[in-house]
Amino acid sequence: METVTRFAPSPTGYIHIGNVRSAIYPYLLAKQQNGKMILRIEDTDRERYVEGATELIEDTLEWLGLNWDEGPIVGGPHAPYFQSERKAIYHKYARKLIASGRAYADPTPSTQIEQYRQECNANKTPFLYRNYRPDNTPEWEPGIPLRFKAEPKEYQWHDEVMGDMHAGPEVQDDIVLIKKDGFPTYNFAHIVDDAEMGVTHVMRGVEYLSSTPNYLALYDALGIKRPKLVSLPHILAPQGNKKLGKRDGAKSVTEYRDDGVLPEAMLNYLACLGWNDGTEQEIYTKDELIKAFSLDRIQTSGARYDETKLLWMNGQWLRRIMDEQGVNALYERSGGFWPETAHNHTDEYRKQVLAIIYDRLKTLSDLRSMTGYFFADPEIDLDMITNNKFLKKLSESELEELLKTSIARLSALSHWDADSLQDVLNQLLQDTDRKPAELFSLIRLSLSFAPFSPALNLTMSVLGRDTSLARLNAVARAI
RNA sequence: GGUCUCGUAGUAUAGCGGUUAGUACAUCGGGUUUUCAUCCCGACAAUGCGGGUUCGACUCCCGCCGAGAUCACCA
Repeated sequence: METVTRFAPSPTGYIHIGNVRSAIYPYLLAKQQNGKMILRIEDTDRERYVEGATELIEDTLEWLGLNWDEGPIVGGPHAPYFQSERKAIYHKYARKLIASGRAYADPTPSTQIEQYRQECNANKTPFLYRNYRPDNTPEWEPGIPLRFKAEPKEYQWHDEVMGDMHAGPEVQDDIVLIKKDGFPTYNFAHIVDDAEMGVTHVMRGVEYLSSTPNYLALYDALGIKRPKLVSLPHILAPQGNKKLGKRDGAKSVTEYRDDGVLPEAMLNYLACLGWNDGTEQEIYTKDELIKAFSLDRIQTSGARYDETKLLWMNGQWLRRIMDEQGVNALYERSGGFWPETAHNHTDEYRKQVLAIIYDRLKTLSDLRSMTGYFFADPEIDLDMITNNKFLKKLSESELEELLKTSIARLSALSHWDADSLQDVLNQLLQDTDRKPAELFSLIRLSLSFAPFSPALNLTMSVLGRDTSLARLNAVARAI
């Protein structure tokens, strides 16, 4: 049987780090088994609906490369993929349950229900609505909620991650199937949809584990074969032991994109947070993940989100792309991340800058803060030179002389390329009898006035003869 | 409170009835002619507690403790 997985978010906002894994794992499993992943939008709660959230979700999945085989935009044989458009289907299933005596219309006012609930809380007993089941129930009609009629019993099932599970009758209840507004609850809608859409693996967060017996009861009452159940442990917030949510400042996935994180790194990090293949491999391409993925190696406990490791991994990916695909490939990714001043320069020049700076980047947005002096003359800040730990021992006249000697030598250079520049620098070191730390720091700072920069010969070769000499001269005059 | 789940270094994890308990991030130290970074080398650091079973337990069993989930006309 073909593997069919699904990602079924509610359009209530953006997808964040804490919940995107329930899209990643279904994708990996479906691709590995040549199956399909369905994207289904669970928009039955009209109060929490957020305009534009569906687009945000689609955008996020596309960026990560998690392409769905059926769903919004691409369509498919089980359309529509918005639950709000599938009311008739849920009602059809609801009538089946009414006909078999497993569902009843419940006219009890919500204030009354609330009172029952509070009684239970006061008595410290679990609230089970089936203990308050009304005696005479009316015909079901719009405006009256429809409830499942539980027939509590012992349930056993297997969870692909958590293992063999069991639950007693005490957790099964008369859950609401259809709300008074006519929309189904999640509890009912997802059962119907998964069955209609042929979903074979239901993957979702562990918070649904407790309600699984109710779902099992529903499958039985509807005569639906149980899909495989996969509970995904939570991703924990950096502080405390709570699952990572928007309240803990969980950033949206696309926010990382805008900060210059590569989708490869994001996918890699998230997939490996709470899952591993038993080897010591750390860096995985999407294809490698698809190949290596397995449900039974998903961790059973929650995993804490660690942004530092994500950024480390992003650095690894930045370098990997440069090493394997070359500067052009990385340059294509660097689109909106250059400083304003870079726009007056050619692609070719920016590529040269990228080629010597890339191994210093954690994210592409670091380009903004780290490359300014390649595109515009930096402001001369003599304090940076005189306070430098290697240069503060030298007097102003010594600094000036050292700089002038360097300028003279560099001016005489006929081929302004990295190798020749290195030769001149080495020669200069010998002739001036200065330590590398002194000579190089002076030139480096005079050219960049930046806290750090690439190797001196590379920086000068990219900057070019005219700019380099002009900057050195300007500093020599200023001292 | 009922029910369920989880518990290896700061973090993510490997492992297994017998290992010097492995790896990565982080941290600290060192190296690669300046800085920052990359890269390389090294250091620190863990089986929640208590009982069993066993020649031997991180591993199996029980209890405890700790943490989390759930008990909505939200998903």
